[in-house]
Amino acid sequence: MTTSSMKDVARAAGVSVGTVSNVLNRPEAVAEETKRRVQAAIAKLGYVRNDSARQLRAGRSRNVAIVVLDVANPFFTDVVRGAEPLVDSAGGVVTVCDSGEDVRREQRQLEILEEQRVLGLLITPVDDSSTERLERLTDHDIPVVLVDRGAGLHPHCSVAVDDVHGGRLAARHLVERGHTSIAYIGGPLSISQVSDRLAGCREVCEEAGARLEAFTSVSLNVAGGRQAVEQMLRLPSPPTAVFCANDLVALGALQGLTMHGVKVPEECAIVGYDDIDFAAAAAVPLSSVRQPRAQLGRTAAQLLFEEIAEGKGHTHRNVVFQPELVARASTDVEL
Amino acid sequence: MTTSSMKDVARAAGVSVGTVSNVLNRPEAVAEETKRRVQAAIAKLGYVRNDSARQLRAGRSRNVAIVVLDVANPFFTDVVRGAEPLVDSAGGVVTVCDSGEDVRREQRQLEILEEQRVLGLLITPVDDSSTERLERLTDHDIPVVLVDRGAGLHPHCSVAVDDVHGGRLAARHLVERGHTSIAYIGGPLSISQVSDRLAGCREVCEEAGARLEAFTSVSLNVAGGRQAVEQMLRLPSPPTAVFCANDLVALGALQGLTMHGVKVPEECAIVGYDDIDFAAAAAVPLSSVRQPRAQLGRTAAQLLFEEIAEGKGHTHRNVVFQPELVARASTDVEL
DNA sequence: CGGAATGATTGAATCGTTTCACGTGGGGGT
DNA sequence: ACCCCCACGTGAAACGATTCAATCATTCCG
Repeated sequence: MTTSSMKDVARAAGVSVGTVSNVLNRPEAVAEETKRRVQAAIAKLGYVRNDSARQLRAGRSRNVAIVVLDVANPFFTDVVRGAEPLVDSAGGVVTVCDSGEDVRREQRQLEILEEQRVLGLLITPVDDSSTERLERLTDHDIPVVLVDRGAGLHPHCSVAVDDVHGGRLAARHLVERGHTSIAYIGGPLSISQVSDRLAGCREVCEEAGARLEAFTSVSLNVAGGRQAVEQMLRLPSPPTAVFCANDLVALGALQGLTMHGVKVPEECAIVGYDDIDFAAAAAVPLSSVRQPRAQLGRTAAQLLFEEIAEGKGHTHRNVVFQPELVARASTDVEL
Repeated sequence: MTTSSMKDVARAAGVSVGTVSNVLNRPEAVAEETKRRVQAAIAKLGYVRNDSARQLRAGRSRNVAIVVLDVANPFFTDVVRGAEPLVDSAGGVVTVCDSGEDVRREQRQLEILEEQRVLGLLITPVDDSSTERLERLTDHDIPVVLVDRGAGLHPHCSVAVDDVHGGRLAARHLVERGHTSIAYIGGPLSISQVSDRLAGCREVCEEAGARLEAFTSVSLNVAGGRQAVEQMLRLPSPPTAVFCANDLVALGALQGLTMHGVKVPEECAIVGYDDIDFAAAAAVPLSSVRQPRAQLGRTAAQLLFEEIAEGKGHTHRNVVFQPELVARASTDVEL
C-alpha cells in the first residue's frame, strides 16, 4: 500500500477535497452523514495528513525548537520538560536540538530551523557568535527567547537565574555552619555563571570574615573537581568546606576526598550547584543550589507565545528567577 | 523585513525561478556570471529556503526521528550521539523525541512523525501497544529500526545487546574474585533486560556453586537500590557482593552501604550495568557492564539507510552486540 | 407562492519548490 | 554553408492541503 492523499479520500467518499478538509478542520460545518462517509474513507485508506503541504499553506510550522548546549545535562532536560506541556497545550510540537556547545553545529541547526519556519525558538546560545543570526530570525518574524543568558541589548525576551545570589546562598549556608575557610572550585571565569557564583560567594565570605580560596583553572566536570581537591589537600591547612560551580564538579570533589580518606561532611563539607538527580544519589547526598529549571522552561515558553500573540507591538521581557538551597548530608555538621 | 521567496530572488536577479533553484541545487549547471548575480540577490534579500515546499515536492522530509524512553538517560543520549554523524553525512537531520515511557505520548509522537513524513525512525517502543502503528509506518514506506528490542516476527530491522551475556560477565567477574554469595538487585522481572541479566548471572553462579540471592521487587532507580541493600543487610549473613540491574540501582546500593558504614569494596563489592558516566564518577568508582551504546546508534542508523536505499527488496537484519565489563574500584579486592 | 435566509458542498486559487521538456544561440566539424 | 551538439535558461506542471467566493438545495416567512 502506498500513501494516499486528500484527493483519494475525496474520491472514495464521493465528495470534494474541500469537504474532506472541512471534516478534518471544522467538523461542525459538515453534515453528519457526509462526515461519516469521509471518516470511513479515511480509515479505509489509512490516510494521514501531509504536514508539509499544510505548513506550506499556513506559512509556518507548529514546531517550537529548543536549542540546548547538551541534552545529557539534566539542567536542560528539565527546562525542556518545563516547556513541553505549555507548547503542547498551545497545539505546538517541541523539537529539541543539541548544539553540543559547538558553534558550527549550532549554526547548522539554526539554519535548518529557519528553513523549517519554526514557530519560535528557545535557545541557550554557545557564545555571542550567533547573535547576528538570532536577530535575523526575529526579523523574519520568528520569535526567540534566550534561556539562561541575559538578553542584554538584543531584541529578545529572556529567562535566567540569579547566579550571584546562588553563590551567596551557598556561602551563607556554610558560614552559618561555622566554616571560616572555604574553597571555591570552578572555571573558567570567562563563563559568566562561574564568575557570578564566585562573586556571590566572595561577597558573603568577606562580610563574614571567612577565608576564601578559589580554584578556577579547572574544567566543569568530575575530573576537574577531583583534581582541584587533590591540589587543595596539598595546602598546609586545607579549607573545611568546598563550594563547587556545579554538581559534576562536586561529585568529583566527593570522589577525590573519599579517595584520600577525608570524611564528608565531618572533615570537609561540600555544596554543589544545580541539584541534579545524581546530587541526591551520591554516596553522601550532596547539598546543592537548586535552580527552578522547569519553571525556567515554562516561563520561556510563555514568553514565546506572548510574543507570537502580540506580534509587532510586543515589548521584550527579561525574567530573572532566584535559586534556593537544598541541604543534605554533605553539609550536615556544625563545627 | 518580511520573508522572501524564490520568486523575489528571481525577480531581483533578472532570471527565472528555475534558474534560482539550479543555483541552489545544481550550481555546476549554471553559468558563473548568472550564479553570482543570483547569489548576490539571495544575500541582499536574506532569502532562506522554505523546507515545507521542498519537502512537499520531494514527498518526504530529511528528518530521521529517534524516539527514546527518556532523554535524560545517558544510554539513549549516547545512542543518539552514535547515530547522529551517520545521519548528518547522509544529508539528514536528527529529531529526538522523548516518549517518557508514556504510551499515549508515544502514540502522539508517532502520529506527528507520520504526518511529517519522516525519512525513517529509530525507536525503543514503550511496550507492544505500538506494534500495529509501527507496521503501518512500514506500510507507508517509512522504515523503522527497533533499538534495544528484539524485532521478533515484526517486519523491522533491529539492534540490541545480549543481556544474558552481560549477566554472565558480571557474575564471572565476581566469582573470579572469590565471591561465593552474591545478590542480584533489579526488577520487575517483566522487563526482559532485568530477567535476562539475572538469567546470565544465575547460570554462572550455579556453574561455580555460588549462592545467589535475588531482590526483584524494586524499581530501577537509586531509591530501589538503597532499599534493597537495607533489606539485604538485615539477612543473617549478607552476600559479599551485589550485581545491580543498572547503574542507578548500583549508585543507590553504594549510598545504602555507605550510610550503614559498610566499606566498598572491602566488605561488599558492587557491579552495575550500563556504565553511565556517573558510574565512574561515584565516590567509589563503580565496575559496570558497558553496552556499546554509540555503536548501537550508529548501526541502527546504518540499517535504516540500507533499508531506504534497498527499498522493497530489503531483507531485515537483527544485529546483536556483546557487552563488556569495565572493572573499577568497587570490585577491586580479592577475598 | 415568491423571495430571503440558512446550510452544505464545490471548485479554483494559492503557498514555494523542484523538475523536466523545451527553446535559443553559439561553436565546431565536415 | 549546413547540421548537430552543447551549454544555459525558461516556463509550466506537479506536490497536497487550506480557504473562500460561488453554487445549489432547503426551509422559512410574509
